[in-house]
Amino acid sequence: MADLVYKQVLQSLQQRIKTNQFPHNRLPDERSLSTEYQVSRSSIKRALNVLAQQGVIFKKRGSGTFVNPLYLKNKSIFRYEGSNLGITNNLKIEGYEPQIKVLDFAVIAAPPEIQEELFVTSEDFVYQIRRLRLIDERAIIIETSYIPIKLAPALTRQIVTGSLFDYFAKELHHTGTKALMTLKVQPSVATDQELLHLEPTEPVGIMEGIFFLDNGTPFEFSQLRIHYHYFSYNTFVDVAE
Amino acid sequence: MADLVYKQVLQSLQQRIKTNQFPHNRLPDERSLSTEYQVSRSSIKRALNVLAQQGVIFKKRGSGTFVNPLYLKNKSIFRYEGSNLGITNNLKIEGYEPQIKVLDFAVIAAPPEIQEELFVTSEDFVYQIRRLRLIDERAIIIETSYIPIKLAPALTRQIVTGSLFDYFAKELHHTGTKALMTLKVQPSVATDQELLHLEPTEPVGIMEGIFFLDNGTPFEFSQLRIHYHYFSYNTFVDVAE
DNA sequence: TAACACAATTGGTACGTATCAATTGAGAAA
DNA sequence: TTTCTCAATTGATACGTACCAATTGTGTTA
Repeated sequence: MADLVYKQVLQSLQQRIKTNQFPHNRLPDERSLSTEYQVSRSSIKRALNVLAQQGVIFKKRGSGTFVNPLYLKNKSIFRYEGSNLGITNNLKIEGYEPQIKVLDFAVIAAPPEIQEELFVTSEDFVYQIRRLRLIDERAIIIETSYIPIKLAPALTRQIVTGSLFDYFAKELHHTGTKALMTLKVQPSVATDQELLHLEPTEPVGIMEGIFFLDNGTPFEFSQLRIHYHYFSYNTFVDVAE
Repeated sequence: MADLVYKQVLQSLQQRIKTNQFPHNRLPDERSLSTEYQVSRSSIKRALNVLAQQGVIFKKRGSGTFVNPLYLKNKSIFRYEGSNLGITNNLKIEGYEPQIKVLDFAVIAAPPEIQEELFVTSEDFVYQIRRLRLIDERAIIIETSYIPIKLAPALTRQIVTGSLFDYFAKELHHTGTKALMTLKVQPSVATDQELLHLEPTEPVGIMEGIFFLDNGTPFEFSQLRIHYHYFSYNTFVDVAE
């Protein structure tokens, strides 16, 4: 996991930055870091690049590398939901153990809207899974997922009560590490209002996406309708050139 | 701009992928590409990494590199709003020329909420700029921005009628290429409903962020309240481990 | 036929070198 | 003092090498 050289450097640097060990928020130059850590400059660069892409540091050619001062003040923002798949795991981080309530578990012919995304035809069957996710007894997400039968022939209502990611990882020796996602906003519909305890004036955030296995095959399409109190997505954007 | 070796390779590969020039959606192995393009394998890797991070290709050790089949089918999703700063430029892409209506232009003492973000104290003054953005005569965004006076002493109501990004680029020789952003959802308030022509049941998407100059100093905090029809954010997420 | 072992293929990591480009600062010149 | 010039500093790009690790396919063996 962390046996890679650049990751060790990365972690060390993260630690040093967090504990404010760099005078004037300025990091040593790359060549110095290289000799200090006894690793090649390339590895230093790789570690620094990760930090730069996260917005933790700024690099400026000819001048040096500096800690983003906002990072020190407001570290919380720098935990990106953006870099975390799997809703179950995501919610776990918050401290509360999430619950899942299965609303619906059926096998249907693949609906036209998702045939393209999941590479199935109208001949193919998919699981349609509707689940309600709760934290601390409060319902916060209505999740509707579609999974092609042929990718997981043994799925049961029982399994679906738990984390699908864990199931895929354990049983199918595949980890879903990638997803193509879209975030949107919509007024709540009757079902939302009922399940998520919303007023008609209160909206939901939509988070929908296609999840890929590590071999590139799309294996799940899912839409999350999220109570607007709990919808928040942070990201650091860099537009080079 | 595109004189960099890896960018030339990148563009070439993008073109070849888009026009479906790889049998079985499989790219040649890195070593072959290296000799084919007459560049080092490192440069090939760099180009491929960009594509992989965009979700355009999948790499699998021991097996090869493959085009994400969804990319070919549904290229539109792969235009990320996520990788585009500057709202004016962003909207321009859609084809319609955006208009800006200045609602409010004032200098005030820095509000407490943004003092931390912009590194100013209650002693400092900031511009408070409220603007309405329209496309094709339709109001779609209410924007509220704060900019420290000391960073742009010469700002006028006139300038504010245009793109602030362009102004900063031209006059201050600084380009804002980085931002720390948060996406949220809220019910519309009276002002939203009035300006954006929304019903009380219709929500707004919130997009707020801190924009940095290329030297790392935060120079603008701005909040966008977006008509929910026009709020959409696409992103490709990869969680390595 | 089926199961296994092994070699070839292919991407990943790491190191090191050479060179370029932006910035900074010191020292010379005005 | 101020301004200018130039060398030193510092990150960026590119190349090439060596070796590792996952996968695949082939050929052998049971």
